[in-house]
Amino acid sequence: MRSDEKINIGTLSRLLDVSSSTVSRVLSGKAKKYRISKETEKRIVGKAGELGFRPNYLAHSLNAGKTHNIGLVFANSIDLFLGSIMEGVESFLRDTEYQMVVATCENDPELEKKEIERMSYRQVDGIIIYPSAVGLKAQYSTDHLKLSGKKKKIPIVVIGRKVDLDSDCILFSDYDAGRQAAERFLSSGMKNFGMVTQPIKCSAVTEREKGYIETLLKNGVNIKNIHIAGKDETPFNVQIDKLRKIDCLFGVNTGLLIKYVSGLRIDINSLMLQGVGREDVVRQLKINITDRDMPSREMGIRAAETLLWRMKNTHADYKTTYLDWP
Amino acid sequence: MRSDEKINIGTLSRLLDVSSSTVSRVLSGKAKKYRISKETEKRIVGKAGELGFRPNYLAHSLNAGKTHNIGLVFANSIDLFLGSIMEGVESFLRDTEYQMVVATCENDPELEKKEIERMSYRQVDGIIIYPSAVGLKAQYSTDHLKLSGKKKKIPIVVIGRKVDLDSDCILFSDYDAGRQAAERFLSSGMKNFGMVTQPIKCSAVTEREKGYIETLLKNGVNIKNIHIAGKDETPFNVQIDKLRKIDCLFGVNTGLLIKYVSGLRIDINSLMLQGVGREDVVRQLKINITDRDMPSREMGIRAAETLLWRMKNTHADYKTTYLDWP
DNA sequence: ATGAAAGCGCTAACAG
DNA sequence: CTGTTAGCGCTTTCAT
Repeated sequence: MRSDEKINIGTLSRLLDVSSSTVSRVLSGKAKKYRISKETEKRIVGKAGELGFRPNYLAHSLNAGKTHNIGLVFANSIDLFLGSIMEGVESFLRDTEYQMVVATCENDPELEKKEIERMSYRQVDGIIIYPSAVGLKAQYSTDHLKLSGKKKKIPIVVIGRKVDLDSDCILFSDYDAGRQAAERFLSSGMKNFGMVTQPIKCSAVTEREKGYIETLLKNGVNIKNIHIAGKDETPFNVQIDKLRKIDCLFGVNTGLLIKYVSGLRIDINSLMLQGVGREDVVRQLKINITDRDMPSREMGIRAAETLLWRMKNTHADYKTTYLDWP
Repeated sequence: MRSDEKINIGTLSRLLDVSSSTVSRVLSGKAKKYRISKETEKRIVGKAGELGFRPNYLAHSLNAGKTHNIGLVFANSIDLFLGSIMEGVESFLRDTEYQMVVATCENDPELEKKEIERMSYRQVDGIIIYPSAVGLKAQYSTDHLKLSGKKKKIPIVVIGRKVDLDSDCILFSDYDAGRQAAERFLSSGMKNFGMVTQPIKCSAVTEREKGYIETLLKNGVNIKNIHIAGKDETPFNVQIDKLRKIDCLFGVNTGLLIKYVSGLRIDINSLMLQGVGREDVVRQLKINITDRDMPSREMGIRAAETLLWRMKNTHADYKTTYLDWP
């Protein structure tokens, strides 16, 4: 035979003088099931190896009606946090037959929508999405996630941010992050509590705020002694002025915290600081920040696990998983 | 018709009483080419829209013999640097029909090999790879990149690190990064030059070293006044002792530089520092480091561009592109 | 234990 | 301008 000839199941069957069905059965590991003779099996496997046969995955997929592709959609561009979620997803998928298709969307809901639609068009078998966070005035619509129009809905797992959608969901225990910061400050005898946040609507942020504030109030702190910056869009110098009297500061994320601390231009070691995320950066800083790193790799793993589970259990109830801080 | 019936080109053709070829031609935008009547076209498009028809991409792919998937393989786990390469790739692919399949491999050549093989098995149309860096003693083999065994070789674009492989290649001007650091130190009148590096064999590192050292020597610096740490695997405290006499320090990457500077425990502002990469972190540090950030998004764009070009120009000569520092 | 044949859904060559 | 037919490569039912 000419060496440039494509080898497929048909080629093999002709060469070995067996039917293509038999070849298929052996090569897809169903020799037992169909009780193919050891002899035939050996000949087929041998020849396939010899010729370096690789099955055409597309044909397989078309036949199976699945792409074995899982979509991963990130609202933000990739930062370290999202990167480790991705790693988690990947490490879980490594032991499966699925591969990962990735898209990011510059925190633009429009782009997010387009990417989801493209993935749907490309027939991914499921989607893991970290949804966009929108500003205070905007409204995040989940219409594009509902994929309502057509036949088979694609299973979706939402991570990191709670959105208005019936789906499985993996979230951090964001409320607890705030609560724990508050408890730590309280037990250290702090009196004037600061918090820096962002003017966006997203559950991760609002839950952290809530956990912090509620815990303080519950412990008898007077609301006048809680100083909050960053909730609206007034300029930075206005925001920072709100923090003149604090002796401790909680940041809904560590990047933000660093920014504010730098802006304060005071002896930072006189402040007790607590942030969330980006532990790697914190370790390299000259500031003494206590930082709760997020179990983001874990989140990726759980998301992938949940998605594959959902694909097999189409009708099970939706479930939300909360991940504890390490 | 029952609403649960799958709609495909066949369904449409029956409903409209035209042949499936005609439907296919219209719906794949070839109405002009085949001079389909406006009338028929309108009926087909109308019905397709009405029923929310989406073509089966798998069937399309099988027929075309392409998956329209591009593989992106990262040696390291994702850090900011790799993330922005990924973004670049993605933003380029956004305007094409390709999508991006991603794998990372924990800097493990074995895993790297497996991932490449899996992608090959899954028939990606091309691969962009940022290869693993290996230690001084190890040997990085490119056998798995050659995919030598079989029929159609998959086009590969290598980025970031030069490896022993005939392929297109996108590299940073690493030599220049070292050269520029040296020139800056020289023009500032420095006398004792430090450099910190890593004990790995990878072109990015060795080229930066070379650019720095050669430029110093070429400008008459005595080799006794060049102090290098990190080239071998002796402990950190041994390495750091090599830097006692310096008045400026170049790090082949910024993370490394920070580590050494912290280790020196001297008045860091007495040192002139220059690193490479991670500009984002540097800005948040209390250290005054001059940092050359890498044009990594650009690298992603060029890599994707080159790969698609290669896929159309199978026989063109291989080309290596050097990206200048911003 | 194995083969024949139909089918997954789309496309392209050929025919008219 | 449109239809018929064959084919992409694999899987699976049905038959023997």
